[in-house]
Amino acid sequence: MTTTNSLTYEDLGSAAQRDRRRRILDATIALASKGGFDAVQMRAVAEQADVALGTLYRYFPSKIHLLVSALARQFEDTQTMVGRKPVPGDTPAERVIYVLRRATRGMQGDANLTEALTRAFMFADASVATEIHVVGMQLTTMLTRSIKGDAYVEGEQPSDEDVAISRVISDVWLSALVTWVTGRATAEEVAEHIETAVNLLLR
Amino acid sequence: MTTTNSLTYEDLGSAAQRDRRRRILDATIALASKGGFDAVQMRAVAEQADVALGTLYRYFPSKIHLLVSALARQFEDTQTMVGRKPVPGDTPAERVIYVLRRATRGMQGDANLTEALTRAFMFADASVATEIHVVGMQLTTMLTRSIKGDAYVEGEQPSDEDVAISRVISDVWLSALVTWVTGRATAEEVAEHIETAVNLLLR
DNA sequence: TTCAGAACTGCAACGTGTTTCTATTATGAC
DNA sequence: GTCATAATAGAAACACGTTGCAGTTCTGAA
Repeated sequence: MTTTNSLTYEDLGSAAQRDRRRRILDATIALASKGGFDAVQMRAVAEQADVALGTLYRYFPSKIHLLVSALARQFEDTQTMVGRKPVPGDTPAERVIYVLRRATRGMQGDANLTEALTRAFMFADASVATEIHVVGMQLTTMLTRSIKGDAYVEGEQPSDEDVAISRVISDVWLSALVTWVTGRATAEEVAEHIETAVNLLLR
Repeated sequence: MTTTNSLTYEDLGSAAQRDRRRRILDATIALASKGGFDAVQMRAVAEQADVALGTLYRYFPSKIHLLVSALARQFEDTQTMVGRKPVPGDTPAERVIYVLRRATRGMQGDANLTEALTRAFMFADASVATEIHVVGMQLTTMLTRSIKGDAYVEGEQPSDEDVAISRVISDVWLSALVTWVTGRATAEEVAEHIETAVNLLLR
């Protein structure tokens, strides 16, 4: 492992290090939440996390790595919070729409944070592939789980078609988020567009 | 109109100004084609276009505006080149796949340029809404035209469903482009994913 | 307990997008 | 042709992501 990835929770040996990592991500989220992408300035993150700038760069090799890692942690948190309950809804489409609606509402509740995380995700290049992949898997899992509903079994591989559909839905969701974040669509338009897409795909 | 938009061709009165604008966009494309997003440096563009840096910023208020405007011009050019011929294919899905395959291949033929334009498009914020909207319309027109095939009539409004489907396909195409541009998927994977999505949507 | 190596701090410096400012040149009304 | 105004050139300066480095502190093996 010599590529320049972000240091994950598991990479870190000591409690002090894990705490540093947590403080850095906390500061990142806080700054993003207050002022969006532009407000997440590396010097500011370092200061707020009580860490030297060089250390920040040792943990996260770029601003984009930092923000995508923050996104992954956010996802993880919400997953573990609601991951146990079965998804309500009688059809795959209903369940997927339910889940996306909830997720979208959550993100729209903090526009600045969403703007920061979304733009970082879309701007990420190949060097962030590892971190991106984590988020992609989280999304796919969330969606295939919703599609299957009660039939979902922990650990079982979803079908190719379900994965394909999930990826298309992810694409639509991300694009919708981007258009919302950039002020080119309202929250209602986003919700409507997503529902339309889901209904086209799951029929 | 006091918001800070890029100056469009129509905005410019004198031939000298239109020529400056053309030179700027030419330089942008040339630099992007040679070295991608990072190589499009504002000083370099100004120098290559034989224009002062301040003038460049008067025409395009940011690097993102500049690149998205370049994208719009590229689109326009290809549209006018192939816009007359009817799209081959017997079904909507076949026609859409044909068009996207051609477009994708075209973009993959100049990976650096595509990287520059795509990343600018995805990174654009609200201030670029006008320029983005132009590109979005171009895409929608291209796709609804393909869906309708021979039944397409110049000037006639496409149906709501066709527009909705086109937007979903646009989303998928853009996401696919992003994953390719950022080195997270190969050209074949992109082509496959797009075809899957189109076949799911147009059936 | 000691000590080598890793991790961290603090700070300076560089590159590039962006802003600002003054001097110069082009344009259009009269 | 003259003049007011806008547009442009040229260059300096600022902002922030990123890098590099000297000195200090922490950590874990012996």
